[in-house]
Amino acid sequence: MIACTKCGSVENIVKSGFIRGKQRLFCKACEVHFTIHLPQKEINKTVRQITIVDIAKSLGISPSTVSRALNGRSDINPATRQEIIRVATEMDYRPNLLAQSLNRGETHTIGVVIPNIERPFFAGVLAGIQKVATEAGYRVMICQSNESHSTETLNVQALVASRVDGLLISHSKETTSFDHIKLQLKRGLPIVHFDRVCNEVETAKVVQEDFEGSFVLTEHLILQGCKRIAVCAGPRELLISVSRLNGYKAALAKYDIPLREELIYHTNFIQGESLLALDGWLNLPQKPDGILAVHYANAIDMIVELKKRKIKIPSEIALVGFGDELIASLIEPSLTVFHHSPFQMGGIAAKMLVDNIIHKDTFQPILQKMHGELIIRQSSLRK
Amino acid sequence: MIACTKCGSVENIVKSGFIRGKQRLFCKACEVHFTIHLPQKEINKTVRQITIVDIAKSLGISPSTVSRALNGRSDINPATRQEIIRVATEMDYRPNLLAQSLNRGETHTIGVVIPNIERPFFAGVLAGIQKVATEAGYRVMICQSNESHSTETLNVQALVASRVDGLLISHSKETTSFDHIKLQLKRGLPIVHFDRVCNEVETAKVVQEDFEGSFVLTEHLILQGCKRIAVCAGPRELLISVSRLNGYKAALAKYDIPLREELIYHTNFIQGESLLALDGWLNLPQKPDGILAVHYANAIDMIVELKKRKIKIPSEIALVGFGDELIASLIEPSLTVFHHSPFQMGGIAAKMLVDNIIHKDTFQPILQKMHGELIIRQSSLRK
DNA sequence: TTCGTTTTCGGAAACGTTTTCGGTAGTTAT
DNA sequence: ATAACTACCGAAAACGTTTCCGAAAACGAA
Repeated sequence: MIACTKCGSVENIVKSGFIRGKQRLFCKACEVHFTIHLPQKEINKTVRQITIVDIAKSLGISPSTVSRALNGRSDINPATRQEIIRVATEMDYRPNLLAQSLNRGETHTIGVVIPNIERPFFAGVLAGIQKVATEAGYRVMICQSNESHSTETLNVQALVASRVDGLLISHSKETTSFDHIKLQLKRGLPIVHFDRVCNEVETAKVVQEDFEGSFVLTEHLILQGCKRIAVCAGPRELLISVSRLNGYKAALAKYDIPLREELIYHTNFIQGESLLALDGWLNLPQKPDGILAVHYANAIDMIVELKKRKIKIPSEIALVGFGDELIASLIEPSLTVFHHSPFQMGGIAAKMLVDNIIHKDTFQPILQKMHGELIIRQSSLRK
Repeated sequence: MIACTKCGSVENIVKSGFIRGKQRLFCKACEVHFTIHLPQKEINKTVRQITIVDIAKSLGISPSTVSRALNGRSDINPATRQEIIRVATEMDYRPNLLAQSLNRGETHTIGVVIPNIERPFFAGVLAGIQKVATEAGYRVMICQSNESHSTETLNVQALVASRVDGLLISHSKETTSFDHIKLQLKRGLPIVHFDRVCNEVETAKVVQEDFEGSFVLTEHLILQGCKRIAVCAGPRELLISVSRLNGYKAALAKYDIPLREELIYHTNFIQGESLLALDGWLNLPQKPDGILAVHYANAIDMIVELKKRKIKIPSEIALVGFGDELIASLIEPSLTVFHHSPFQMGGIAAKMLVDNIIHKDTFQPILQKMHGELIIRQSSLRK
């Protein structure tokens, strides 16, 4: 009835338990176990992509020759190559990038970790990264940390698991420990920091003129006659916040204006907190006559609030902000800002990373500071 | 001097040309060609990642067992599994996603094609996509078409080459032929359209209330007393532009207001062109007293220009726009808009795609329309 | 004992590509 | 004729994982 798959014997077959739900049989003659394989009805799988083996078969040659032809290697007859390319084009062959990456040990993909894609600054940086990366033949994989350290760590792990060739990162506001970066750096992963960098590790970095920008903005307020300048600073932990605050302090020092703690407020990217700061300042016995917001969005919020309170800008209080977006020029009064190009920053960072990836051994990590520009508008211009 | 690698003979060796720069030798005794392999000095390669084979070796078991243990298969002794997991954790094993994907035929990655990441609408959608995708265990790969059809096609090809499990797409303004989509759909790739959809193919779609929104906005203008309503429409080819224009027309028809061709202007996402439209309208013998911009950014531009020209909003000309951003509420006068949540849209689209991927066979493509909301602000409110 | 059963594991193939290295044939110089 | 050479190609291993299927061992029941 049932014949042994090996010797064909029929009478020596005995049952031998079940395996994976199927009856298992044993042939006493040749001492072999086996199960009966049903003809396996054709599965309606999605159309398979053409592989290099398909091309090789259709031409009666070996896969290695096809690979050589398609990769422009030299060990091949030009005529054969032509023919292979013709057939490959005809069959619409697309190399399987997964197989390629697995074999070559590189994915031609770079990973990007940013706090939040919805912030126009980061969106601009991303656009710049994409442009340069694409031109250099790299794909881009983007992750958002949402300003959370743990998410950032997970992001990095996920990107490494995807075997990205390099990493572009701007840290979350929470990030004060950089073990996740150090680990990957030690493993040899090229990493480039931008904007929110980290000084503990030796990576290439692209930064804005944080100190200089704040300095220039503050100095501008002073030159416009402001005597009591408040600052809406960023999170205490963030390096760029510190630099910007230092720029502010340096400008005050230059003009011998005393630093007053009550005029410094640290925000934390929380909705509405700049208004808390403002409220505090307005209740002081001596109100400030100028405000520096190290993030332009805070300045915008405060302009709206000041207008509600009928406080005149810039005559009673002058405002300046760090960073530029369309809204800064459209709001009334328009906002004086220190302007940087996020797009350009992204491009530079991506270029650095690609260099780092390509010249892994000789690459020298450098710090590049983007040049910014003071754009004077209505919010600070006292005639 | 030089011994044959096979027979060890020394005297039968003759030179036999060069191969890949190295001297080739021939042993006449055993008729074998060979080259001399230098001891291959240790290359200082970057630290290798731990593999399943490393774990297997360190435990003296086979890789398949390790794989089964780590993947939670049943064919394994609980004690062995525990031990394997312990060692894997200890060695900080991370599965190579490339190898996994190659083997399983799925990457757990979804591709997204959008016109431009810098547009707040799309940035919001992306954030929504990322959230849902990440929660479902999918990575996201983003491409920008920059409103170019050819780039969009290249994007799709690149994503397919990366073997994404599914595609989320919002077409460029140029895209009128959908062969690139049809091709991939035929190959079985799950695709979901959002916002700028395409009716030629049977995919799941998430759209805004384009018709309804325009209708409501236009009706609102009419109810505020506008008699001559101009429309700053989008690109002619874009489906959503057509729908929005139709909503406008339907509202006019409802109130028996004649449609005037001279009051319709098609923009093309080019800087400053809405001002051209405005200029044209203002030079008409009968100026419009209301304007609908199917893209809020055009409305913003026009508000700025109208203010320059000292034309009163909304008393002389009332304005409304489609789509909402912070700036719409901050500009003066603030802009009446039809509001949708991009974040939510992204989430819904991503969820649909994941459903489509997981239930490839049974998935029914549906069209989901997001609910929008009229937000009345100063730009149209005539007391 | 002897057969049927279950549990646990390993070998090997598979995914699609690249790369290494030798085989073969043909060519040139001696 | 033969040593030295070049040009072209294929077999096989490698990348790291999963999965198929049988082997081995241990156990239970008749």
